[in-house]
Amino acid sequence: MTTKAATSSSVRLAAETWESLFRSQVAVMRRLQAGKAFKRLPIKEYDVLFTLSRCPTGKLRLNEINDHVLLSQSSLSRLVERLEKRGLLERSVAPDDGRGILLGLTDAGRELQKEIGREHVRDIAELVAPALTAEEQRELLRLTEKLQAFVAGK
Amino acid sequence: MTTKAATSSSVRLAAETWESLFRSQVAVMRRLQAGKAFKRLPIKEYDVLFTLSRCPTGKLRLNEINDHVLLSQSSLSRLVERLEKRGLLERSVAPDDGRGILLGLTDAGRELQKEIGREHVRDIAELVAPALTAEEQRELLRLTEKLQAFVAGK
DNA sequence: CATCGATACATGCAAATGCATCTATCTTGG
DNA sequence: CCAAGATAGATGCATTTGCATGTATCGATG
Repeated sequence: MTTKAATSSSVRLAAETWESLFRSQVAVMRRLQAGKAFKRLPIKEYDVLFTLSRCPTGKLRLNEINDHVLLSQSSLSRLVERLEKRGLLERSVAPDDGRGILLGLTDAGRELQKEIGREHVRDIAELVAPALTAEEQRELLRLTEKLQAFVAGK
Repeated sequence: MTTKAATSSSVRLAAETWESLFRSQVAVMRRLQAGKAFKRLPIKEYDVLFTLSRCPTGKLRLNEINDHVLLSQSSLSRLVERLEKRGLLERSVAPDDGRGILLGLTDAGRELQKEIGREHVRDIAELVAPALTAEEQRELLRLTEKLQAFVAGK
């Protein structure tokens, strides 16, 4: 049996861990989004282009992308609308599901993602690499992946 | 001297680490902000009350709070305005700096923070505690604190 | 295969956000 | 002590966001 005291301390530990994870994300994100590259395209919109660029098939459903970003379904719908208007991606109806929308980068979208991405990655490296040893980064990577995997499968 | 290959791999590691940290934060935050408690008060507004509740003096400057949240100065200014209108906090002029605004919780604000906080902490524990061992949580806590400390002092 | 609930995405509308700018106060150099 | 630049926070305004809801398609059930 778990004692009350042990439960309380495990709750506290979880809360402190999350708090620290969250604040570190805020601190890093604050710096990153101030990057010069994001004057060309807001970081949230960049993130959608990035997600598409990482996808092997090059196409993703709207709802798949929605799982990766912190936006409501309707906000993402309009964000994508803006990207399409700028000619950075194209919509098409999903072949196997008439309700679904497939998104794919245009050449211009792929190009812009790469340009911003290069600078963005440099900024990330400047913030993260000197803060933690390679070993620590690998451990942080492992732990956050494990956390994410658990939360996703719930 | 650092070789090109070593530099490239360290850059990649930093980028992957950040990406994973960020996505795990998105996944957890998505669940947390869906919590029933945040129908009473949006999570960003709760966060300001929480930050004030943790402060030993009970009072914080607007710009101090701004460092902890991912909001522009003007957005925070108006968020605080909403909280004041709801009677959850009070503004006062900073005694040592006529430009500064000191924020402090009202009794109602303290009470609401505690009520939401209790539920919020439970939700956090349900997501984080089963995902990682206590040892892993302590390590994640340590690493994110270290990252945050480095980024803050830059 | 007709119906009914569920799912995917779009849209009207009110609220929140950020940028640029404004005012007031502080700080510094002469 | 004064002027000039810096800093804290407020505000006008255009953009973005989310909630509620709408439309279309899908899937299961009788």
